[in-house]
This record gives sequence, C-alpha cells and structure tokens, in this order.
Amino acid sequence: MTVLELSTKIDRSSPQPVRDAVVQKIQHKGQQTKAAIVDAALGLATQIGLEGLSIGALAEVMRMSKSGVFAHFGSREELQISVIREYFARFEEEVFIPSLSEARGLPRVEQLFQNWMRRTSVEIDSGCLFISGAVEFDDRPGPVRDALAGSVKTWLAAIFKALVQAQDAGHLQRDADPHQMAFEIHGLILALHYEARFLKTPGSIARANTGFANILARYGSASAA
Amino acid sequence: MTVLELSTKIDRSSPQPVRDAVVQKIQHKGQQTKAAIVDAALGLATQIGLEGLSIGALAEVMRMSKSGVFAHFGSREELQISVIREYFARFEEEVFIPSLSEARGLPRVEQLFQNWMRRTSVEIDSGCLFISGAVEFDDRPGPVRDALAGSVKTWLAAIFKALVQAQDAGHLQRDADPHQMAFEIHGLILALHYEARFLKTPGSIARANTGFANILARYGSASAA
DNA sequence: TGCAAAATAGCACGATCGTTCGTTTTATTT
DNA sequence: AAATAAAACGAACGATCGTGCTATTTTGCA
Repeated sequence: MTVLELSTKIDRSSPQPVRDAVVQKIQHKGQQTKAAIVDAALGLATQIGLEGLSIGALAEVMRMSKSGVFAHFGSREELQISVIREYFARFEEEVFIPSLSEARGLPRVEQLFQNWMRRTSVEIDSGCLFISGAVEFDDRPGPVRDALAGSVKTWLAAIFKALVQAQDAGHLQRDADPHQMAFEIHGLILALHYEARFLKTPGSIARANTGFANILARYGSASAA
Repeated sequence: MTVLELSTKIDRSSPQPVRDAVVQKIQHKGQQTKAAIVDAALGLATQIGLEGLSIGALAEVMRMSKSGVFAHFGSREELQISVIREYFARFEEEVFIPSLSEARGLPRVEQLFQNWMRRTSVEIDSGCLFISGAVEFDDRPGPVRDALAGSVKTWLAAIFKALVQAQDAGHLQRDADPHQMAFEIHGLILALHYEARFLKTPGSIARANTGFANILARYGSASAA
C-alpha cells in the first residue's frame, strides 16, 4: 500500500483496536531494532546485492548475534523482502513525492527525471537495488522476485502516467507513444548506471541528460519549446 | 589479443617452437575436456551469474569430480576468467565479425546494431554475462572485474569506431557526437534486457528498434535518408 | 608394448551459510 | 515490586563452498 499505487483504500495496518493518534510514534524496542537492522541491511544489500546479503555479516554490523537478527524476520527471504520494501519507500519519498508539487504535464515529467537522475548519481557509488536485484532474480521465481518486480513496475507505471498526462495537456505530440518514451528514458538511466558505476566512464551523467533532452525534442509538441 | 582489438601484433600464443599449420586442430585430451568444461560453465554462468557458478555444480554437469574440474584452472577466479574470455570470443564471432562484410559507415553501424539485437534477443532467455557480471563486480576489484570491463570496453570502442567512420563518410551530421550516440544505443540494449528478461514486458524488442531508428533520425545527415 | 606424464578421482580441511532450539536477559504490564 | 511477555544470545545442525593433498587411472609417445 504505497503512495505510488495511489490506492483509495484506507490503511488499517494494526489488528488491535485503534489507539489515539499520537500512538504511532511509540515504538517498542523490537520495532526499533528491526528498523535499524533493515537500515543496515539496505546499506549492505545495495553494495553487495540481495544475494550477497548474509545474516552473519549483518549481525556483525549490528553487533548482535546471528539468531538475534534472524528472529526479527524468521527467514532470509523475509529479510530480503523487508529490504526491498524499505528501498522502495525511500525511492518513492525521494523521487516521486517531490514531483507532485510540479504542475501536471511536462514540468512534472522533467521533475521526475531530474529527481531520478539525482538519485542515480548517488547510486553510482552506493549501488541500485532495482538493477542488481533484477540481475540476481532474473529467472528465480518466488516472493523476492515478485516484490522486486512489483516495485519496479509501480515506478515505471508512474513515469508512464506522467507522460500520458503530458500528452493530454498537449505538451507532447499527439502521436507520441508514452510507452516508447518511458522505455528510452529507462535506457538512459540504465546506461548511466552501467557506464558510470561499472566502467567508470567520465561524462556519463551529462550524456544521460543530453539523451533526455533529445527525447523531449523528438516527442515534444512544437508549442512546448 | 582479439580481432576486436585490431591488434597489429602477431599472435604467438604457444611458447613451443612453431609447428606446421595443421597442428592447431590436434587437441590433447586435457584441452578438449577443458574446452567442454568452459562450455558448460558458460551455460551455467549466463543463467546464474559468475558468482553463482560453483565448481561443485559444474562438476555434476560434467559428470566429473570436483577436483578433476578444479585441476584445469587452479582457482575459481581462473575459471571465471576463462568463461569471460569464451563469452567474449563468441560475442565477437557472432556480432562483430559479420559486420565487417558491410561497407564502412552507416551500413556497418546498422549491421552491428542488428547483430547485437539478435544476440540480445536470445539472451532474454539465456542471460548476458556482460550485464550480470557488471552488477556482480561493480565494486569488487580484481582480475575478474578487469577481464569483464576490458571486454566490454573493447566492444563499446568498436561501436564507437564504426560511428566515427560513419561520420567521416558523411553519413552522420558533422556535429554529431559518436560517444553520445554509443551511450544512447547502449541504453536501448540495456533497457531491452531489463524489461524483457526481468519484467517480461511485451513489445520490448520493437521499442529497442524504434529507439535506434530515432537515434539515426536525430543524428543522421540529411543526405542519408 | 612399456613407461613417463598428464588427467582424474577421492578424501579431508576450514570456513560460511541459513536455520533451530533452549536459555538468559531485558522490557513492559499488572 | 512481582509477573509476564518480548527480545537477544549461544551453541549446534547439516549443507555447500573453494582448495590442498595423495592415489589411481588414462593417455600419448618411444
């Protein structure tokens, strides 16, 4: 249940009777440390991948026992899924939410890309879970893959929606294909990550920006110069 | 020493005195099985990655003992490097070499992309070592990473060179940036692999082709319509 | 055909993995 | 402060990993 999914349902996560509004802040010890563990796990996972993330290494970072860490999740898979959820939440917070302050249409699309670029630039050093996870769970079905693919699809759908809105607003050519645009934009981000993080090719960030400008020049309507 | 490197040096790989020309075909048992092992390892590595490639699993596939397989390489790292070399050789054979029959300039560029697409389409099922390897050895220095990055850089340099030739032949705009073009083309391939292999998005192949046509339309000279 | 060399097998090692279980410590509630 | 629940620990498990040894088998050449 995320903002990106724009769900109309009301989130009633606690099975207990509803307590007063302030209670959300009250965190018991267990939840606190669990959050801290997930935070540390996210740091490890972006660097070495979800597969490389081991409970032993995580326990060492946390200065806890393996079993102490393990007990919070019940399985390694559940830990991985928790990490994915946390990663997605931060992605949403950092890239998607701020774009909502921009006007629907081209401004919001540009803001989305700009935020995405900013985050990807940071991830040149830290790594991107959506990219490493995609490679690791290519053809490994299961709940981890589902969580990953679901998150990515949700995000790509948001990009697509913003593009459709831009087209509806007359900011794009009438025969422009938002799917095609989203594909090409995605490619720019992937190329940036690959060439900057792995090959360490200088100037990659500028090339991704130029590529985006090219896409807008190709698909943008004449009026929106 | 590969064709792609277009080296002017003469390859004298055998330290022994040069034998007659037919001798290349004579393979002793050891070399045969080693080649067979690398072949099997390549199959495993493209599916589960270079990191996931284990000597035990490989031995099982080969119906050999672990130590029997191991002895051919001396270390896991050397096995991984052998796999990378084999992958690169096949890539070269399949994608680069056939393009040489096309005329320098735009025809060869188009042939290169077409061959690359054909191979990537197959790898939607089998996996791509250059992509999975990039993720696995992002920030893990060492000879394996070097072998991987070297291969990829060699290939991207070949693309770049073909683009420069196209520009020299007047097939591209005078102010077109071949580096930028190579970046955008690389992005299309990466997006295709990501969306088709991981997300299983239908129509990805067509989008990559459309993207390439867009790039040519953007950078191609007016005369070369 | 015999013999040296190369190839393969067999076994064991230390390490690390995820997971289980019983116990002990720490938090929370009564 | 006592009682109860939650959290963390410590040790052990079976499995798998890469790698190092020493036999044993197979191969290729004289």
